Amino acid sequence: MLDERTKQVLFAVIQCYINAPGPVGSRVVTKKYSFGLSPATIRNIMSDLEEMGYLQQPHTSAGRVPTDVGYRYYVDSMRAEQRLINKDFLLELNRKLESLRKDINAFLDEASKMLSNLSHYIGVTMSPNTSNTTLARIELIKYRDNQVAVILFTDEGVIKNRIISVDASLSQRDLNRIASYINSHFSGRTVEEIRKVVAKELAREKVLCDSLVEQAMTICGAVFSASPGNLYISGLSEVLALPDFCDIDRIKELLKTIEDKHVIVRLLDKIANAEGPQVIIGSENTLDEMKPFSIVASTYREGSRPMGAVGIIGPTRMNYLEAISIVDLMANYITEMLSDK
Amino acid sequence: MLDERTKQVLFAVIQCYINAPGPVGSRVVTKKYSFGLSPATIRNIMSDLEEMGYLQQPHTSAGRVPTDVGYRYYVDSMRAEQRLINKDFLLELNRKLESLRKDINAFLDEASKMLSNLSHYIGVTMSPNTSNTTLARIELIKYRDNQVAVILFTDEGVIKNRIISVDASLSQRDLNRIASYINSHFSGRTVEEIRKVVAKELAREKVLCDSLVEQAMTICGAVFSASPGNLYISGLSEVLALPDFCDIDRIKELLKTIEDKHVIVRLLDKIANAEGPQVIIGSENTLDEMKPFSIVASTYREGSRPMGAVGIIGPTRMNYLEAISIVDLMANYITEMLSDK
DNA sequence: GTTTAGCACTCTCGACCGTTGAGTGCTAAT
DNA sequence: ATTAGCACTCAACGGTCGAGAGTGCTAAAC
Repeated sequence: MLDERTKQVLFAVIQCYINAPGPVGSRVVTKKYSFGLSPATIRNIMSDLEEMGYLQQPHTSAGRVPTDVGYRYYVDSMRAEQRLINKDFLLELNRKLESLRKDINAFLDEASKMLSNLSHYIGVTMSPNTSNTTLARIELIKYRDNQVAVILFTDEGVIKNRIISVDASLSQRDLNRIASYINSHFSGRTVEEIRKVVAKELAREKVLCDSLVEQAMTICGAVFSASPGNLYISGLSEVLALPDFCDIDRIKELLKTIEDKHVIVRLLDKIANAEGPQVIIGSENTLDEMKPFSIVASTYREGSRPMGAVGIIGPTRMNYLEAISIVDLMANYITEMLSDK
Repeated sequence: MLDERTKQVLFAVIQCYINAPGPVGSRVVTKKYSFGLSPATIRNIMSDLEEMGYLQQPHTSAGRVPTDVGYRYYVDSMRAEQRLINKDFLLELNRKLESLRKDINAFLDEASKMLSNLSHYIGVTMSPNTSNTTLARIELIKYRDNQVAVILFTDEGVIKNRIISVDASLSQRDLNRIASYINSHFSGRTVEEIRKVVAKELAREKVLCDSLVEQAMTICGAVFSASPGNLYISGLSEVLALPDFCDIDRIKELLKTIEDKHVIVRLLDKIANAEGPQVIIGSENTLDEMKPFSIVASTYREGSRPMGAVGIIGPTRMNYLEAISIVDLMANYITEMLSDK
């Protein structure tokens, strides 16, 4: 719907702006990109683009700055076309993260740092949402008089442990029986499923014929609560080095938002079901606090089940192409890692 | 060594400055504190204090600002005297943290948030340094062919788990024997001790008479590596709201330092052996990056063994008295919690 | 001898220009 | 449809100026 030439001018402005913040004028566009047109013509085109909402002027007689709508158009046009597959990046990734494969939490922590290092924005990774993990095995170990350590092994290689209080009369043998009961019934099913079954079971007549089953259900009820994934955030200092954050109030806003991890978790949860990297640009954010920022995020999967998310948070003036490919690569890397475990 | 009256004036200036940043003049001192002296006299005293290095003038004909030396004198004088024991605070602490007692990591995360909420500075908590924790019990569980999940129970209620690779031929029975061997030999000793014994043992003749012992030692070697305590940091946004941080470069510096958690860990490790809350004021910091900031920190113990640290990081213009009592209270709370487990 | 009043002096801070330069919009010529 | 030319606009920069806060000094008062 946009003239090819007009499109090129729009992209030129956006690219200029991404490279260096500050309004971009008609002359620099003609200089940096050889359109074979004079500044005056470019001016006219830019004026059109402004009317259509893709660009805006901070004030009369200043250059143009892309709007969020402009970025959106840019991202959507470019997405399929260009994709910088960075071989070196993958190798680096492999080398650095190889040693951490066993511990997904340490891995994700490191991964968030890499995301931020590469992009120079904020890197975010979220560990698998427990409700989507599948139970491989459960172990119950008597810890103290009335305390039991519960060790959950999941297919994804995550281990969780919790200490719960139980009837002091339970012996380790009882616990073993309970564990094997749970294993035989629930192994291979997701936490979410288990939770539902248990809830139904517990809601039924309290007087379960078998006290073992009852004990098992109680334990499951205590253990299989959905807990949100852990969040790893890196690169705050990275982002502060950007000229976009010369304003102190923006930093405050950002930090306050980031510090409240629930917000980010919910945000990443939202994109969990989408395919491929998702891009949310500035005002497209539903959360007011995030409106000054853009997010590029993607989910990693185990099989077809979305497990967790990785993403990059930066200013709306973000290098979207780079960010998209970094996020995509990272998500795919983790997905593969999980599948050939 | 300081005249009582002079001392009072110094403290008055410091307190004024803590309440509101900006040079404090002689007139405001006479107004806020009734010394029964005229501004002129105060001026003379302040001039003396400047000469002695406790105060300084940002520029001629401006009010005075405390120097780090001044703060130090203030803190040392006040420390024993005044201590605001906040009953409400303790109750609140109890209520909020009661439910988290079982999981020390969640607890410490919450505790760091409370520290920052209460002080309006940055709250920091560090989980027990593993080398000081004592092993209560170890459990080995066969996980996959050549992988074993190692579950460490410590006296402090912390559980650690790791997955390590072992000889695939080991059966669960073998593992049980190895575990009980380790338990009988090492239970009750600190990770650090165990590490030393194991290292010695492994360094000896490779051909250990008993292959079980050898396996046990190998596993111990892999598991009992010292890992630094986890660090929980909260309240960055809190600190940005302070007028002290109007300067963007300071924020950047601070964030960069904080983000590199090793620095903070080392810092807290240093105070591990001191008694009571430690105060490091601005330029007293050995690390250049931390020189613009002050730290109030204390260790919590189990018995007499220092386990981890809690602290507050803020500007040199910090409410030291409040910070000290908050940190002290928190450290004591955790110490008690650990002892009556 | 100590304290105080008075006064001149210093320095920062914000307001208020005029200037500069980048960039536009318009118009008339190509 | 494009371009050259020109008048116009506006932020940014730098300098000046006055107000205000606070000091240091001196001489008088206690």
